[in-house]
Amino acid sequence: MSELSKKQQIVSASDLLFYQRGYAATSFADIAEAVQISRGNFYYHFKSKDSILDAVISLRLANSHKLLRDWESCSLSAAERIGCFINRLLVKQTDIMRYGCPVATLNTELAKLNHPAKATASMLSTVFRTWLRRQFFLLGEKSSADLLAMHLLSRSQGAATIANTFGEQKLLQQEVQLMHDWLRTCIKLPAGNISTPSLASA
Amino acid sequence: MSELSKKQQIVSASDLLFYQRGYAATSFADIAEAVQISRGNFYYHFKSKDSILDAVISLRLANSHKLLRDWESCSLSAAERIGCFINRLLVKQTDIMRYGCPVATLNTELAKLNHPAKATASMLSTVFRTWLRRQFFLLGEKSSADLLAMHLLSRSQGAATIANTFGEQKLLQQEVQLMHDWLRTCIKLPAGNISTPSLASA
DNA sequence: GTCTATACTGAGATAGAC
DNA sequence: GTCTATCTCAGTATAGAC
Repeated sequence: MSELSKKQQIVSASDLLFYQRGYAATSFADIAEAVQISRGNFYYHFKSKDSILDAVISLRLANSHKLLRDWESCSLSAAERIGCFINRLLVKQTDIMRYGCPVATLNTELAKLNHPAKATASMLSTVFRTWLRRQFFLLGEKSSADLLAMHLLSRSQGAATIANTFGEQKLLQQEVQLMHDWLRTCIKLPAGNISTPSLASA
Repeated sequence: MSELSKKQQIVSASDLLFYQRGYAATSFADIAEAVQISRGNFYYHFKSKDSILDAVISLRLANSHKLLRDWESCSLSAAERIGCFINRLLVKQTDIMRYGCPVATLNTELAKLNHPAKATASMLSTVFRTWLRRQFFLLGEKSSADLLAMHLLSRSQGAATIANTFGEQKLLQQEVQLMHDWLRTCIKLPAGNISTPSLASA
C-alpha cells in the first residue's frame, strides 16, 4: 500500500481541502474522492466531520512546530529567523494569492461559524506569536517583544489578505520588502541583507 | 408599515447576517426570521441567493462611498482623513473582534468558494484603496501614493484579523496607535495628534 | 477495513392558493 | 405581495453485508 495510513491520508487531504475551499464548503464526497475511498467508510476512521477538523488542526500544529524547529536548527541569528518567517509569504505566494493565509482564514471562518474548535485553531496563531516573541526577546527587545511579535504577525496576515483580494503578486512582494526594512530599523542591526538566506528554507 | 421596503429590509438583514455568519452559512430561513416573512416569499423579491449577495455588495459599496464622503465633507486635511480611516478600527472594534473585517472576510470567503461575485466584492477594497491613494497623493506622496495606500489597507486588515483571532482588544488598540505613529513619520507633518477629531465621525 | 444502501436533515427553489 | 405546500438535491450520518 502507500506510505501513509488511510487515516493519515484522510487528514492530509482534508488539510488541503479545508484550506482551499474552507471547512464548511468541503464535503465528505470531496475528501472521499481525494483519497479514493467510499463515503460510508469515513466513519470507521472518524466519528464526525468535526473530529476530522480536530485532526487537521493537530496536524497543522505539528507542521508549524516542525517549521519553526527547522528555522532554528539552521543555527541562524534571531534576526535571520524572523527573516525566514517574513519570507514564508514569498515561498507560499501562489497559494496565498489563491486561498489566503491558512491560519488566518481558518480562524475567521470558525469565528463566524461559532465553532467549538475555534479555540484550538487559534493555538496555530499562538505558536507563531510565542515563537516570534522569543526571537525578539533574544534580540534584546525584552519589554516590547510581544508587541513586536504581534505587529509582525498582523502585517503578515494583512499582506496575505490584500494579495488574496487583489490577486496582485507585486503587493505581496512590496509588503515583504517593507517588513524586512522594518525589521532592520526596529532592531539596531548593522546593514546586510537578511532576506538572502531565509528563502532557501521553505 | 416600516420606513424601509421589504426588499430593502431583506438586503439590510442579509448584509448583517452575511457579516456575522458568513455568506454560505446564512440560510434563507435565517433571513426570513430576521425580516419576518415566509421563506417562499423570497422569490418575489430576489430570484436567487446569489442575487441577494449582489444587492448586499451594492449596498456596501454605497455605504462605503457615503462614509468616505462624510470624512471629506468635514473639510479636514488629508492626513486627518487618513486618521479617520485608521480610527474606523476603534469605532467598530466590538464587531471586528467578533466577526473580523467585513470587507476582508467576504473577500476571502468568496475566493475560497470560487464565487462569481468575488470580482465585484473586491471592488469594496478598491474603493478604499483608491480613496487612500488620493489622500496620500494630496499629501505630496505622488510617486508612492498607491504603495502607501496598500500598506495602510494591509495593516488595517491584519490588525482586524489578529484581534478577531485572539479576542484581545488591546492588540487592536496597539496596532491603531502604531498606524498613527507610522502616518506621522511617513508624511513629514508637524506633530499634533491627528487621532482626536477622527473618532467622532463614526 | 471497506463496501453499498439508505435514513435523515436542511438547503435552495418552485407552484399555486389567497 | 404574502402565504403554504412541495420538489429536488446535497450533506452528514448509520446499518449491515462482505
